[in-house]
Amino acid sequence: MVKAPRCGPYICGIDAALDVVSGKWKGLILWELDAHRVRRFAELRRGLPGVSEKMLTQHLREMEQDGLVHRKVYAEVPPRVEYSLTEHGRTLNQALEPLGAWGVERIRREGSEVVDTAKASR
Amino acid sequence: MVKAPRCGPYICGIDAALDVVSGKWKGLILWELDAHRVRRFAELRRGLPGVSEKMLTQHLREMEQDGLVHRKVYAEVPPRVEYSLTEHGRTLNQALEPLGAWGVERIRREGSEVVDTAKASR
DNA sequence: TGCGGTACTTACCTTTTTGTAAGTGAGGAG
DNA sequence: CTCCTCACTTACAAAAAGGTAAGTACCGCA
Repeated sequence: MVKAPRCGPYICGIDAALDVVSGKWKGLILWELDAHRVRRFAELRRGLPGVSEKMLTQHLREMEQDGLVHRKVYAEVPPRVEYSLTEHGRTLNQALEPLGAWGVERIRREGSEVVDTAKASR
Repeated sequence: MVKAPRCGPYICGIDAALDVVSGKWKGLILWELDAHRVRRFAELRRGLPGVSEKMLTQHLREMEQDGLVHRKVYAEVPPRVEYSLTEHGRTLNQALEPLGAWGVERIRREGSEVVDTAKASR
């Protein structure tokens, strides 16, 4: 049975937005693609500490379905696939900025552990 | 074994923020409390279509631990408990506003189903 | 010949999250 | 006397999400 794309029904906008970002690595994928504009599969993999290949493909496929990510395949050997953000992906990222700032504040408040300090500033 | 509170380690701010909002009803609870300032348990229950008592208590307890929600118990019979947002809860809500707006746009774009039109405008 | 890199897919298992249904104990309405 | 309300708690079941390990097919390097 094919997994239905994230399509509600929703109770409010937050609902609809959280539906596309919830997923262990989606926020990070969004961010990596925003920072580098274009990334290959293996580059993303190296950029997300601890992600498995399965989850990365799964998330990328869902984000593609949701119109956040663009996937370009080059007919080469060895294979080459480039991922980048679509316009919707970029605006989502902008909408996430205040939330990210709130999260940074929360980390500071709670003294939570952080994996990668370079990234935690956002 | 006691469930650890949401405390990372986090990779970035988005991570830390999503950690406290992810949960099927948390966004809605935040919103209900923001709109009404103070709500009793049964009022929240009626405000969230389809929530079970168990999930509502669970989410409220977690949000209390996370410092988003304040819980005031009156020593009366029948029991009376009032929930309201803390300062952190209010700032989180503000940080979620752009995301909500993005979600509303997405709903419009996709023509997704909506449960309650009065709420979907936010 | 054997290994590493490319970008996946598949099967299987574990963990986490959510749902269902029932029980609690006192008070008030009919 | 029975049912409803309040604000929960508990046990159990189902569903969803995530993790592990292996396989694919072809290339280049040594």
